[in-house]
Amino acid sequence: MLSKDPNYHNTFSIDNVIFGFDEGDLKILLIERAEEAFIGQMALPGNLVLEDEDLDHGAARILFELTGLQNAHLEQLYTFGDVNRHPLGRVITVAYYSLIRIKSDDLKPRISFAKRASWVSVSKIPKLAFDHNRILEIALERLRGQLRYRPVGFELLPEKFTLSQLQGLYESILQIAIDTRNFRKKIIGFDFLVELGEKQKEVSHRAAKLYRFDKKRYQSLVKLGFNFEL
Amino acid sequence: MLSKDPNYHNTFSIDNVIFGFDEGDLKILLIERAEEAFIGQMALPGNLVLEDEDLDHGAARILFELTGLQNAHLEQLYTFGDVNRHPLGRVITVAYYSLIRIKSDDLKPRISFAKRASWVSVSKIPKLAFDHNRILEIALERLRGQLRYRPVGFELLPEKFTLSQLQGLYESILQIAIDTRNFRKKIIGFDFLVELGEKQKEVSHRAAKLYRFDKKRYQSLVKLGFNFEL
DNA sequence: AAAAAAAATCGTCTAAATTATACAAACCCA
DNA sequence: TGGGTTTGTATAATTTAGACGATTTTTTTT
Repeated sequence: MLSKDPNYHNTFSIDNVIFGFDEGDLKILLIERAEEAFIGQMALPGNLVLEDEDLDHGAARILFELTGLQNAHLEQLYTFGDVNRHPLGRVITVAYYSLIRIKSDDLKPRISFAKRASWVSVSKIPKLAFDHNRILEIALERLRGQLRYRPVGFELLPEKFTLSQLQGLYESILQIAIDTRNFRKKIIGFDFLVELGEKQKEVSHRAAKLYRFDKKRYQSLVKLGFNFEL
Repeated sequence: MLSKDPNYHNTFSIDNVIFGFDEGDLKILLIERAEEAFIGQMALPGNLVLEDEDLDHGAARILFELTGLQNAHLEQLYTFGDVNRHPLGRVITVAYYSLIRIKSDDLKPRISFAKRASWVSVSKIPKLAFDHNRILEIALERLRGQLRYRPVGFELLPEKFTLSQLQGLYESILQIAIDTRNFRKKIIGFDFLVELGEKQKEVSHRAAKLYRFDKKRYQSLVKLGFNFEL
């Protein structure tokens, strides 16, 4: 075995782009920075990677420490390494992203480190620290791409949802109009939604049926050659 | 302005996955390592990133230094940062990938650093240094994905090509069989290929028409809402 | 020189997917 | 009770994608 070379240091960070969907509107999770640089400014929840942790692990740890969120399915997005992106030195950051269900009872995520974490509508993002606006842009592109070709929308909705809610999510995120009848025909035709036999309550119009996404069913369809699209 | 913090070091590397297509066969560019670790073993052309260069720039520089290749369109692929991926320390590597035209007259790329660079068929890849086999796997996935949804195949073919060559490329890389008549109908229907009025020469059967890919035409079609697929 | 072989090329037919039309059912509210 | 809104079903018209038949051009074989 070779001996370690002391010149091999590391200064990598991870920044998480966490998407949620609430009130018909796409949101991301931001914190207020409590340390230099960009102190007091809004930023993606991120921090340095520890020397003895893998990147995926670091992403989960950092997200938990800064927001209290656990069990998010984090996926690597892109790595940003421009020389001057960090005012304190050369820091390469690996961006991760995730889609989560905003539950009404924890709409305000738990906080730590005296930083506040909050959901901000993507249409109202302020100027962020570092190159975080650009990171968010790339994440949005990725989300829109995935939405068309993979059933990721369900990760943003509650377990039980109506077809209208699903359609609204697509229309809102992709900024398009979709024909309701054809949308429902297509989605139901995919045959991976389970009708729950329940209906909405407390809505001021005809109550819609509730469905849930059957992930196992979807995966077995994929094995048979099924290809999700829009 | 904030002063630099001396604790912010960096040890990042870049590894390039360079695809070429020749003799009906997908190939990648490998070097033989002349330094520790994994000395003498085959590896992707990669090296450490300099402190004062951006990642994209580093990818181009490293590729040039190790293989003599210039002007390749390099795109970021994925970042690999497992704690033990490098035996000399914690080194995070950002993988880039590129598709290039193998020209018959420089089939053997120029070399430097006493390392040999050579094209290796992806079906005959040996055990590589570090986690480079895994990096190649991810790159192959990406290439196959792109091939279906973007006109990237043309970057691997000569400027002038026949429809059969194009079809052969798809069949070889995606490992599928395609109906010739439907394939040519579809591709020609896209309306971004230019018939050159020339024909193949020195082939032992009916000579096929030569085409070239009209990139500008393609881009203007995209602006009009066109969506390439297979 | 004719026959066979290998590609290249053109065209048709059908099934599936998309888009558009019509209307009925459920529920709220005034 | 009746108008308004949204959910939901059925089906017709149109476009598109895929399966398949047949012909032309050129080289190789006999």
